[in-house]
Amino acid sequence: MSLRLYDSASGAVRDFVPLVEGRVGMYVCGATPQGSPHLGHVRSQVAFDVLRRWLTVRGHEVTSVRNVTDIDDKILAKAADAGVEWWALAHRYEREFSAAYDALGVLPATIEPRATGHVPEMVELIGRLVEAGHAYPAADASGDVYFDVRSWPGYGELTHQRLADMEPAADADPRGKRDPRDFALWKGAKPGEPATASWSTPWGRGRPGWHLECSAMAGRYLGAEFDIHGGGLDLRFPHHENEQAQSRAAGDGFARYWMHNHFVTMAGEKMSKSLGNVLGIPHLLTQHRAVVLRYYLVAGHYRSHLEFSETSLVEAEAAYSRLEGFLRRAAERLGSDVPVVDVAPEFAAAMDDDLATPSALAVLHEAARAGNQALAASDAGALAAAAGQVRAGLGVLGLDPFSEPWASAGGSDDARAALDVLVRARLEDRATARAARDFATADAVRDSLKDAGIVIEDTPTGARWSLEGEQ
RNA sequence: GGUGGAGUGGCCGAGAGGCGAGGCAACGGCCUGCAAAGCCGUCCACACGGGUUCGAAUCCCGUCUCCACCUCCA
Repeated sequence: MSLRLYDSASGAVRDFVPLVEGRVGMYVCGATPQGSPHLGHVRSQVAFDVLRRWLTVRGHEVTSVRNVTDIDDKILAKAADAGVEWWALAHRYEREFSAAYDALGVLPATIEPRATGHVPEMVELIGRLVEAGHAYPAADASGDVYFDVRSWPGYGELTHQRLADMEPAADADPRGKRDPRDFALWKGAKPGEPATASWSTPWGRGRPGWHLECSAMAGRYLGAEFDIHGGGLDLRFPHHENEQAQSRAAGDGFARYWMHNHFVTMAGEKMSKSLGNVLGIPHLLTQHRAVVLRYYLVAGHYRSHLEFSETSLVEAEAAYSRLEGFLRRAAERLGSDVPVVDVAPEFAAAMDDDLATPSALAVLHEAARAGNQALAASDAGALAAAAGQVRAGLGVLGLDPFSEPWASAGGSDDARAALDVLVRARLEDRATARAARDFATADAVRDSLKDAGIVIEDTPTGARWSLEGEQ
């Protein structure tokens, strides 16, 4: 079976066939750094990170691009309100986004281009559009350059809308537009705006419109046509529709598959700044392990909305700990690293089916059960096989406890080794007490370790310890 | 108004006329000095109302609810 992906443009699951055999170019919309990242932002990146890992396992060489839209109206407005430079504000939040992605184990993209660094590419693209008759400078000398939606018959294709049915924007500023639905490719500099926020172009000084940077940067790094374009569901219109329109009108093939992740919801509603129901990543990380947060995000299908609740996170903790605990016990019993093997066929089938991560996780839990039975039966061969499969599967999902960034999550190796010496001394005291059937003393040792956040389990081969919050 | 999507047991989630999908959680049992971990078992759901059928979560008719987008949005 080969990989099948749901393509939002066609509204169907399609066999995935890359443009060039063995290579995949994917572009995922990243942040507009005008505020702190929340769980929804991270969900999107985690979803496409899983796709990228799976494509890689499937033998594709993936070039991934994630943009940073480091200039836009909101950044300018917020910076002005805060009395700081817009570029300082954008960079501050860009770093917060990067930190959040890193924390959740999202692999760095091949390149993370910034809009402000690609003005020449944008100017070139606008030039092509103007020349082709699909863009025009505003009639009112504002310096804006608009995309002429009526000149492009494919406008609306991505979201299956007819131009005539689109609601004209209530706040659209029709000044120099031929049609209120025309969108700005370029925004002329306005009096009062910082000089650093404009660039010189054949149409006057100004700054990028919102959609242009993605087309320009995708073209630069992935070529005129590329395989996958991803992003949040809310970006389909207008952002992605406009990206596609401007690129195709300029003669580029652009994205061949469009993928959109659904939202994290709270009380049924999308998490968003304007609703004020956001869960910031820094805050969440003070309450939960990052790997558990990632497990929670991956446990739901990327095209379903995920209803957030504390209970769900507690359950995610339990579910992940079960897999993690199995792997740690397996590694201890095997006395070596858990071998990395190929993922199970059932796991692969689930992933191939439009990234059915819930089914894939079910396969891993079943393998863990078989592995636990092997552990009890001291069947090293079966144990190694099961553990290897679980580890491989978790790796695809970015949840392998033995791989970065999770491998070192329990502290440095040196600190751990030191702690191990101390805990083992206590465990020997406990073993002595238990041998003498002095359970009061034995339990006191266990309780005191528990108070320190160290959990004791007795096994046939002696007691083992772990830090609370990991198995 | 337009476009798209969804409603399955506490949660996630398959299935698209007929063998009680599966996973997690929860609960019970076993194991344990007691725990923990683990294993075993239990938990007969498909938004609602009609209809078709020997048989409907699945087909037909009707209804309801929810969500997203329609130029701020992951």
